[in-house]
Amino acid sequence: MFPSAASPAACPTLGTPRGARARAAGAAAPARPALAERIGRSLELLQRQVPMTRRLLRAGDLVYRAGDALDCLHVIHFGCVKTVNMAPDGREQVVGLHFKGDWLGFDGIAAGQQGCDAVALDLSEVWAISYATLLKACAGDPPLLALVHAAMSREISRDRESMLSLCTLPADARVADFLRGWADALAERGLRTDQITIPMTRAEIGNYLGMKLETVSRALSRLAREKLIAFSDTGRRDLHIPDVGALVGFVQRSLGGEGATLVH
Amino acid sequence: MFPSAASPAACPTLGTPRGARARAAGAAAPARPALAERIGRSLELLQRQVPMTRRLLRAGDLVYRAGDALDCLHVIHFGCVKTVNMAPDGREQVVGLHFKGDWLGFDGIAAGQQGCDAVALDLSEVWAISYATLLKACAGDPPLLALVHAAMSREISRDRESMLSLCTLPADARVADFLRGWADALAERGLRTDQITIPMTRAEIGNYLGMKLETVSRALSRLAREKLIAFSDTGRRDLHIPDVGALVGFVQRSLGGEGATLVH
DNA sequence: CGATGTGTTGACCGGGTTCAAACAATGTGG
DNA sequence: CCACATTGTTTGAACCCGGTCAACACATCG
Repeated sequence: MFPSAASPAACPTLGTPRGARARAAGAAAPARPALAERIGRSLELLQRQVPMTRRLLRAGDLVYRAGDALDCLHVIHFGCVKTVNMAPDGREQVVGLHFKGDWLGFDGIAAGQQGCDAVALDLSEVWAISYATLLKACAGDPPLLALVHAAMSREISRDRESMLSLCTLPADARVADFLRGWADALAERGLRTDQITIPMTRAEIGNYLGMKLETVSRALSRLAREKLIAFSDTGRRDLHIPDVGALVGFVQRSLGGEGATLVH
Repeated sequence: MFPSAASPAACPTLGTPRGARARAAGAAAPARPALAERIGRSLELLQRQVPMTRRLLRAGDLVYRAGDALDCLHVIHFGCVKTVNMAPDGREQVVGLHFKGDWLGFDGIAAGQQGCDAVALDLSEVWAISYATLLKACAGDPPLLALVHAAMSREISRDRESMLSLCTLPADARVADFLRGWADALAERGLRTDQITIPMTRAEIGNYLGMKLETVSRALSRLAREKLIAFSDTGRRDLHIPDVGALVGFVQRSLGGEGATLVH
């Protein structure tokens, strides 16, 4: 159950690398070699330019905890990590899902301490990078700095996509959009999107999407009934997505023709 | 109606600088001179180190449009700007509110083009800063780089606070939390928080908070009925907030004692 | 085996949306 | 100046989506 010999950047359980099989799977989303290469090259550049320590984590392990001093940023080499924000009164909110090539800890830079818990959802490897060292390395290395800024920028963009989905989509469509987003994340990384595993409970998904676990369950059942997804016989967390594009169509349809425009 | 002679960093209509009057206003939130100074000093540093062009905007003016090439980042010198995200299908979502000292455009760095529309909500001045020039300036100036990173980091933190509020609070509490957030933003900038003006329609507020304009209106009416806010006689957008802390209490109370914890 | 954690489904209820009406604020042109 | 249109706000009444509560199925694990 270790990454060991196989293709070092492929997550063992989240997905398998695209290959002949993926191409045979009919309507699977097209591969995005450009993006996948970007992530791979970024990781290589990073590995060459800045010292780091690798950490292997199993599902449930903490990468860091909110309040920890921000000595290090982390980059995911493979696997899947959630970030959980907490209010002083105890409310918890899954605010982000992060995959290979994503950075963790940007939100803590300003305060000098981590703003969220980061928890591995699956067997994952992260690279811990001293922030101070990273800054020094960036000073004399514009491409490296650009890489870091691009990662922060994407983080902001993704958060805003989440807000858009949270505020404008009804529950079923939100779940469909969540699956589409997950599949897109895998596609960007060169993994197959027709057969995916969501290593989260219904409660976690619901928390992330702003709904209750029963609603998530019902939404998934409905999507399955409409043949947009199918449950694998191996477990309720393994999904078959025959056509990612159809999920987008479902979202559109559930908006009833009109995306509410703010300005006339 | 120009900023002209008066205290150059005070927004003419959003709020008035704290002074003897603010202190006399009973339970108004305590001033935060440290934070206010940080923002002021950041703007000074920026002004010294990098060239910029000033732009004065009136309510409704566009700072930039989604899709514009990302030549410049913008920093708000005074005023108030909203950022609006749009889905391909036409859904629009107000994803951020920005005040003096905040940056605009971070979300566009990765793609090389703006990801949102940015629209002034009130008379505002922004400084346009060439991103390429900024990067060069940062290379030899660690404090400047730290300043930029801190701004990006706070942006991410704020987005996550929004998600927390969107996902965990009922409508009334969300409106209360919105007002608290607005008052906090003013307090951080050394402005009075007992008398505030929200230069947005109910529809805009509702869009930002993920609810309908009628719900916003009802929530405000209820908050007024409970004496947590009072409408000024000058208009429905001018609010008197006798005690910002009471808004926090209202949020807590509306959670019914328990902030739903995800882990046992 | 029972115990525990997870997922599904049904019945009911309530908060928020929808639809509608009325009012307020502002501006426009005669 | 007033009649009128336009935009924004408030409030009511009915409806419905999603939450709540509950029962049950199905794993895994001691």
